[in-house]
Amino acid sequence: MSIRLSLLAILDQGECYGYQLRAEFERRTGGSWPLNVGQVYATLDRLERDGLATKSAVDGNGHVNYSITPRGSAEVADWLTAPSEPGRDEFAIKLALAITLPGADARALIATQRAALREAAPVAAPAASLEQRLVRDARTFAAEAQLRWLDHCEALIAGAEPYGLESEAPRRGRPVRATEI
Amino acid sequence: MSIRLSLLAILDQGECYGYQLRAEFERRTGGSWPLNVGQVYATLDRLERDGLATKSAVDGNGHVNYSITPRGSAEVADWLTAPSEPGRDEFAIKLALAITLPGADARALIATQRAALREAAPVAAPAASLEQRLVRDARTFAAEAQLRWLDHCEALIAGAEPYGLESEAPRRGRPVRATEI
DNA sequence: ACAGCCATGTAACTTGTTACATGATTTT
DNA sequence: AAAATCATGTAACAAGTTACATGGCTGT
Repeated sequence: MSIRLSLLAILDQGECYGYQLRAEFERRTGGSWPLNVGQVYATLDRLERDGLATKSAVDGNGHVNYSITPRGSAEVADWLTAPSEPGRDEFAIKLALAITLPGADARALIATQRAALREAAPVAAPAASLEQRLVRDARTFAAEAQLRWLDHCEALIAGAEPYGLESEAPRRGRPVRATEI
Repeated sequence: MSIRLSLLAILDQGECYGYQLRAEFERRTGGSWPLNVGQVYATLDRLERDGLATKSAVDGNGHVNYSITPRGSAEVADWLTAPSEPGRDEFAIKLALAITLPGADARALIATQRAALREAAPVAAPAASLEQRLVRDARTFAAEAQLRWLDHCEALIAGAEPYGLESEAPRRGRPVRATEI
């Protein structure tokens, strides 16, 4: 749902050919989210089919350039205006499923994930542009949040924190311990 | 990439039929990540084709039950062991693209997204199980992180913070302002 | 000459989404 | 009796991945 509109948004800033579109996208996002070239051409086909872009010309270098249409610009404006839903956190699902699996060790999962996050953390390469900085920092903020959440999970699983929320009815008896789940 | 293995992980805890698999998945994840029934059946077909699950029996109620195979269990174990990559943050991409779009107002985008996050925040429903609590808290932590990142973006765009990292070469002249980008 | 990148695709496949068809059972 | 839910699917499509074919141009 988003590559289509991402590419269209780039087209909104001027005509492009396929290879250039991909380069532009990767430059702006700083290379996180690598884009397959083949998919760029497939997406351009669909954009043209749907009347959001047109094959404008083959320029002097033989490049097949695409331009955005007014309808395309409108779609981009809509997309930008609408808020974005949070993505699905695969690790959270994984942990939720692992907790009830007899063979799986939730604490080991947490430790592995924490190690992976710590290793990926030091993105030393300087950002060349404000866009790249924003995208990179988004990853950093998200990674830090997941690290905090991992701590939180460990505490919950170990029973160090009470299980329920304050808004919930108080639980009777001992707090739930991981080994009982 | 994960529905297949999520369902397989549930099968690893006992045989299930399609509808039940979906209910189980949604119960554990607390309903965030709604799952289409049709896809469950499509996934079961593929799991059987790939030798990771087998149509074990049609029980007394006429339900078509599936069981996991040893190879299926091994796949689940592998999946759980491997760390999970962070997902792509659509809003970050959107903002990065909007910054250079003449028609788009980055500050307005940020404001809209912040409002959407604040509105979605108070998930008052009590979690029925530890799994549900973990998944829900993951969303909460991620949302809080995005809110902090939004503040950070506003500051960066307004030029209130210096643009470069400390590790980068110092920039000459005035800090970059949003209107110049 | 040869290696490597630029550039445009095609093909095969997997995954995910939406919508619909069909019939049984349960609830109101 | 009607409506809702349970249950098993099918169809069509969008989106993502990998691999390959082809040709031009560039640098060594």
